[in-house]
Amino acid sequence: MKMNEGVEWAMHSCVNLSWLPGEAVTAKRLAAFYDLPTAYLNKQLQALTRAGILSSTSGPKGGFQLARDPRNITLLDILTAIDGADDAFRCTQILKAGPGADPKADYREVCLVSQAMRAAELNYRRELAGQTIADIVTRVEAQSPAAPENTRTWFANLKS
Amino acid sequence: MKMNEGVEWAMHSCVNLSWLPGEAVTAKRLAAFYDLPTAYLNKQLQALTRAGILSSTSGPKGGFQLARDPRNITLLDILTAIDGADDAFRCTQILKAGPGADPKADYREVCLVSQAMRAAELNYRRELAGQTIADIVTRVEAQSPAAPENTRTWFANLKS
DNA sequence: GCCTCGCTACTCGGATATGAGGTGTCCGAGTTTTCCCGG
DNA sequence: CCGGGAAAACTCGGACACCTCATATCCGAGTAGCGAGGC
Repeated sequence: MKMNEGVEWAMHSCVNLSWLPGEAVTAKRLAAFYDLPTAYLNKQLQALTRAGILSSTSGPKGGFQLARDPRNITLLDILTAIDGADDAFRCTQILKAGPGADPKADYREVCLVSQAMRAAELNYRRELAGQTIADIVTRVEAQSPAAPENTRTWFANLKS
Repeated sequence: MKMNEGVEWAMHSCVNLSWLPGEAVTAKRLAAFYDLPTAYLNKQLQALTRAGILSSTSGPKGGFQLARDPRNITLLDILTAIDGADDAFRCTQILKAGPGADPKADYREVCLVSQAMRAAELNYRRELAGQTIADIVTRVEAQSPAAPENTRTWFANLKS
């Protein structure tokens, strides 16, 4: 059970983008900030764009920016965009192959093992849905108040 | 983020084994119950054995059985045995590559994105740790009281 | 001098390689049973 | 008839292929800006 590594990149990139509102930031610059492979980060940003989290513009002066208010972007939104919406636990309804099974029953609902696993995972997703990028940003600023300004000047001074 | 399919098999097999206490059940018979690939299920049962959840005996009349009371086997135990103990979210500490980073800091602890993800995952694991095989068995018996006896007779009548 | 057209440079976007890990299989180690032989 | 030993059968255990998906990369589509040429 390994989560896509791009989830971490996407979340940090969204935090950085929230400090650069209204500005189109290229994938290359976002990648340079954390020394990440540009093309691969670009792929993740594309996924965020498809999910409606970012908006993108092509050409010179192009790049990515947040498509909506950070208070309206949850960690679950990002996770789902990058890693897919499927549950980690996959109920294959093996009870259907067992003796005395009801072919018409949906064992994803009936099976109690499935219920327990899905309930736990649902809480997990619910907890991530309750945390927004704005929440993270607020906490980061409380921890290191200079972070927003430092980030802005870093991106402003970046030459290449 | 896909969980190992064997987790489902292992949990159902543990439920079945809890209805056959003190009896060594072979991997072949457990696999036949749900029409699963024998050798691959055997691999999963080996993992449960290494984790101390099952005990195994070789030779004729050999097989697997629960190594301890079902009330003392949590769903998290099984998940960890099959799928590994690593967290799904892997904090690679990308902040360390960013500007103004402290090389000595452990960003798995400091980074607020990492904190949020790990906290959610910790709750997930905690919830699974609070559910035992005995709990599942109790609920199954409440849902279909004939299940234990049916399972026992099925295993008793299995020829091959 | 100013407008327009075309070219260039730069960006995103998706199609394409590569590698690790989950999935599936096979053969050897070990143990119990059973059968045969000797007493 | 009884006991012992060897062989056979059956099981787990780990080592070995295969195949899917995450990882990584590259080239084409599209657009904004710039410059040259004409009015």
